[in-house]
Amino acid sequence: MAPPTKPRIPLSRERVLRSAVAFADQGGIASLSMRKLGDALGVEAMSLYNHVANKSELLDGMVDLVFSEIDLPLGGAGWKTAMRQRAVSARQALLRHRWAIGLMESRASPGPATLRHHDAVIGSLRHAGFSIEMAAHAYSALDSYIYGFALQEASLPFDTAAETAEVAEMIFNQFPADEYPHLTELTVEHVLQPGYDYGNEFEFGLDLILDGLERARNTT
Amino acid sequence: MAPPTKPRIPLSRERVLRSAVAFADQGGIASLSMRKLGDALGVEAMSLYNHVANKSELLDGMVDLVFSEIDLPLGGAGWKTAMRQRAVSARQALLRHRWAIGLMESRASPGPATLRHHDAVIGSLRHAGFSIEMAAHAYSALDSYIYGFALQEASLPFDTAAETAEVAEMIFNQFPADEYPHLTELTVEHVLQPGYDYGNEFEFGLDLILDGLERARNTT
DNA sequence: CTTGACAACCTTACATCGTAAGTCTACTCT
DNA sequence: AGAGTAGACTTACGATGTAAGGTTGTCAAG
Repeated sequence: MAPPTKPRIPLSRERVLRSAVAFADQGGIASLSMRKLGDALGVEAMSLYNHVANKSELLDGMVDLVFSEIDLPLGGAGWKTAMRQRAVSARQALLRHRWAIGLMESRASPGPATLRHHDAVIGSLRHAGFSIEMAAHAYSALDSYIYGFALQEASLPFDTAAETAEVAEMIFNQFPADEYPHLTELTVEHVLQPGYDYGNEFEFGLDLILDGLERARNTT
Repeated sequence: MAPPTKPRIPLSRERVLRSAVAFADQGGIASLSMRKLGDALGVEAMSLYNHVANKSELLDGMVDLVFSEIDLPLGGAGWKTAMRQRAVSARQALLRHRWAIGLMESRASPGPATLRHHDAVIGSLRHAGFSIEMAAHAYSALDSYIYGFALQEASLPFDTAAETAEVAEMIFNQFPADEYPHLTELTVEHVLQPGYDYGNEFEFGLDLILDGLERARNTT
């Protein structure tokens, strides 16, 4: 008998982007090629081009998908709470998809989810009484901090305490023991202490900025 | 007569790295290939491998070279001045070499200039009386902000006012006029106003963090 | 002066990449 | 039944990183 027509799920831009994100999450962005992505979808590389114009647009779409995972600031509870919560959500999304932050430097055309996100943040600040100029200040300060933190977190070559110790040893073994005394001190007495987790630094800096913004808003 | 032996300047790791940085400054990091870099140095691609182990190590070296351009915090004038000045210097270096910030996500092994820089910053804070823990807080907050700001600046698809207007129009033309009202408002009434320069936002956020750190240091 | 080791450069070759161009096939709409 | 089309596939090309091995110029030891 003739084989039943293949029950293959049809491709779609949506499915391509989601697979690409999953692929990058697992193997890193460098290992994402059109051919391998095709393989993962049971399809030849060139078929992908029916759904994305080229690889650059694929990457744009992936970044926008990550942005769509970030909670929009909620309206009810005051701007500080709203800003803190969306900052935490943004960090989580960028931590789930570590490759995303490195892509941003080269992506110039923001997608709809990205724009919607920005719009919601600015709107939240404006509704709380921020002037346009203050909203721009706040927006820049907060986003810079969030992205920068995510960038540092993504580039940290260790996750667990054991890895941390290993990496620290490897680095310091390359140089005389007293070459970087303060860095060594901070590493030994802080970073290598049990319970250390760089991620905990996030909230300190975040609150610094939020408190500063509150003061600045009341002044100006 | 026999042509004199070619007066070619010999290659060196130094020269390779400097050329690579210059090349990336001009054409973007994506256009930097071993062959083209070889061409720029009057040499075949494979000759570069006598001076750098592979392309990844080349990129590491380039990032470290950028770090070496950042002024170390100076000792005399109080930690706030020192931190502000090195922050400004860091931003300038990252602006001169826009590709550098995008590389950081993927570079895991810091070079000597990078380590020396970190050591000097921590040392400056410690000498100013910061506890180890507070120094770690301050360090994380400041660097996150600096890198994040540089990342946003590098990914901004416009430099001049004319470009800004062009890009804004292009983006908003893709969507209904009222799709992103707050973003539109901020763009029209702030970003597109004469004299706007995103770079000016840097100092606002920086002072926010520095003032916050001062307060936090006095409290704890 | 010869020799031989070694560093620095070059040549060739290969797998992999993004993607242009063209083809095939199975629906959908008349 | 026939035409059109969307979405898959095939083939092919130039560019990339780099492994393997060949060539040459310099310099120290014999």
